[in-house]
Amino acid sequence: MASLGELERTLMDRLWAAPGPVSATELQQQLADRGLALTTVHTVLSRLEQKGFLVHDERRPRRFTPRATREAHAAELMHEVLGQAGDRQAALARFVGSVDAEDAAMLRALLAGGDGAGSDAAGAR
Amino acid sequence: MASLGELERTLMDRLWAAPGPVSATELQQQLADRGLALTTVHTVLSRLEQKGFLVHDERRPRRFTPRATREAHAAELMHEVLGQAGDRQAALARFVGSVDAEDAAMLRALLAGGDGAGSDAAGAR
DNA sequence: CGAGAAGTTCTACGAAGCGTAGAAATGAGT
DNA sequence: ACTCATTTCTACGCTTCGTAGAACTTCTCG
Repeated sequence: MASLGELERTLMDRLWAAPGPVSATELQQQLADRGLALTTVHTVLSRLEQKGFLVHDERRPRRFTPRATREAHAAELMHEVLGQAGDRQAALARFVGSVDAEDAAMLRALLAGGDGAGSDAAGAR
Repeated sequence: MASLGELERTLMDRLWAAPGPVSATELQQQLADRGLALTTVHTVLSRLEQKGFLVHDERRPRRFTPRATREAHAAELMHEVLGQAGDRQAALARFVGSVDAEDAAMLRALLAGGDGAGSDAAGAR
């Protein structure tokens, strides 16, 4: 499951939080408090790209974009974890059994809408 | 999140698969194909214990037991992952949106019997 | 009880991943 | 062509993990 390191995760968070592609320089500035060298940012970005978390455009000041949204990524990981559990039903039971009321409501709503089409069940709180 | 290494995971799998506590020697024998030294098994077991995945009894041929079931562990990880997603609802939507029909049915059933609230609508077979 | 066997802990080392960054190469604008 | 921003290459130290020898502890049998 290619887990992320601390800096890697930080960069991904920034990229996920951004509304669009971001350059290495911008990231370096956003993380100015860590005093990272620009090359450090570059190195980590290319590692993230190698791992398939990012893509970059071809223009010169390279700009990076996450492959998936943060939420899609989380959902993917959740599936991965679920897949490793021997008994899916038991694992799901555990999972559902420990979500708070709010999350349970969301799940019910999401499942009620069923497969069909659209999807985009707004919240209910 | 303390991720597990390859051997660590293998040992946990054996322990989870076992009906009760297991000794280092038994584990070594179960993994005879890997030709591991007994001390290697011991080392990894103590690391797993330090990480909080195992406990052992006090009797002499130490016997190890997982702290949580495999499924509980999976559910825990799922929560952890969900917690890292910025938008829980979106993440859950993604997650639910990509489970197969069988899992969806399970989820519906599990949610029906949920907490003390309304409930009903069981059905779903 | 004492010696040998079985089991456990201590210590260590090599490989890999990650944070970190300097040096070298490349591209763009004047 | 020259300079400067950008990108890629290379590397090093630290930590984790797989691996195991050495040393120490606890049984067990005679």
